[in-house]
Amino acid sequence: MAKEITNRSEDYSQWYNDIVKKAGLADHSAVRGCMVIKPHGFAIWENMRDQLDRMFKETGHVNAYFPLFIPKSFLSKEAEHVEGFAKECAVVTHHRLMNDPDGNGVVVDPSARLEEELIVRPTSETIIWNTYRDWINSYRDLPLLINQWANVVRWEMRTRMFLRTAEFLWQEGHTAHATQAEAVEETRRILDIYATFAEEYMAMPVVKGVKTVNERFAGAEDTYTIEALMQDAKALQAGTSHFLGQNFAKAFDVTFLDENQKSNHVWATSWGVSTRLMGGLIMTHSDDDGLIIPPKLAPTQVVIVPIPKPDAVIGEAVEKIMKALKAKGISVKYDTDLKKRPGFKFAEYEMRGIPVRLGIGKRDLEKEQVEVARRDTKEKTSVPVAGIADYIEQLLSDIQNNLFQKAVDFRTAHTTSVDNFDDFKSVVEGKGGFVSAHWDGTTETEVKIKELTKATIRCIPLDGEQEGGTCVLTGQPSKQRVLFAKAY
RNA sequence: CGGGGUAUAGCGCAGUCCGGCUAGCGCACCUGCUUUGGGAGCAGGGGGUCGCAGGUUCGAAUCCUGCUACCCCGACCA
Repeated sequence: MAKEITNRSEDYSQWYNDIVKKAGLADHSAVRGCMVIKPHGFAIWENMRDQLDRMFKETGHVNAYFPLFIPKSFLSKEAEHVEGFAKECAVVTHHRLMNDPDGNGVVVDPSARLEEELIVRPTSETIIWNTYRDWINSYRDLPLLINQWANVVRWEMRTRMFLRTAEFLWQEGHTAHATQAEAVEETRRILDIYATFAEEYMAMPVVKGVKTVNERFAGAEDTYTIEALMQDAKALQAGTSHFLGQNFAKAFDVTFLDENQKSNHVWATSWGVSTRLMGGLIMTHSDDDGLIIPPKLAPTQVVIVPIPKPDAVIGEAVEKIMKALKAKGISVKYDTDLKKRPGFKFAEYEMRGIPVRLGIGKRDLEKEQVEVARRDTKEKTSVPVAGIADYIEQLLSDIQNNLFQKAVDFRTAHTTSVDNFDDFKSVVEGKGGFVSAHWDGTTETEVKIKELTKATIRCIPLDGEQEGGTCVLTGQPSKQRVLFAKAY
């Protein structure tokens, strides 16, 4: 964890941006609110993507791809949906440029105006459901379990690298089911996949829960979420899975004939996680020396640095070690760059978050050892070359577990139960984190609390105890505590 | 959309208040030598329409006017 995380968000923003830059993950781009994801950052994202993709496929989902552009008329077919996204849409109005008559570069050709404007997708429900109408006729066509990996654009007023960019990469799953029960089950299945992925791969503990009406996805009947806690004690909505009921089926007239030859609207879900997860990864595990990548997601798990520089003897020893590591499926890189000195490489790989570094020089070879440095604790030990692969395999697993445990401990230390509004306010404004409190279940109270404290209800935890109490603001009865926090 | 800030070499900055030598520094880059177990040292070298457009002036990075872009804070949101 970073040495000095303060509650002042501008300090933390600065710290966060430095990490993103130092670790070589991304840069601000020439386009407002957009970013360039650099090779190292993208390699981590690819690992996340591949793992999620595997998990989707294991549960029967397949990938497809739908257009980037959505006819304006599609977006307005589901009333709540359009209301939720209208304010942040990029709109294509023309299809041609021309030379500026005044000779100053190019201008939009006014004669090339589109008859119907196209919206750059902020999410693909509409165009997908417009397509599903043709794909679904019979109960035999169901369930339809489709995912797409895509980019989407939401013209946010304020952006932050990875956490909220105007354009971002994500996966969006869109499924159709014959019954409500099946759709709800699917929504929960995906939520479980997200939670498993976050905890087991990203080493980022999450709380599974349901969103309040107020925080629900535009057009959904229920929104499930995984909520994580960052090192500045703010919450991050890391993934959502929506039960859409029959809203989109009705809006796009998607029906099927059931076994009894009765026509029904299908039941829908949609769910997504985005490059925002990268932000979560960074804010969960980085320290002042840069990023720490959980081993299961590291593009390179082990880097070998020859000291002071590569030579035949070191090369021979390294080759054996690499062979042994690769045999165990551990990704390893031997850095033979002559232009950089060992100290430079050490610093560089630390910033980039490579979990394990091996140093090999004459001193080590004489004792048939290598120097093993782990990124998470910065510990260095000398380990015999014999059996090194087993040692590293265990070490990677230890690092993965240690990162998760540290994050769990942090979250535990920053989750506070409160029973009155004075305590509520002082926790939210002081140490921050999750605040577990009773709430009377009304939107009015939720909004009022947000106005008073900037804390929002992150979710109603799924595994929350059924425990009676009274609302922290109004004193009205409540059946269960909910989680409040300031959020990204 | 409101508040604050920034714009000078690839990156990070100084210089601007109070106009004046050839626009400077660190990192990076190029050449050479020496180095190499935690971001090497020395010597030499290359690289700039000072965000854009006007204006004031003998003279503008510096003063004035307008514009643009980006960053941070808020509101909005994954």
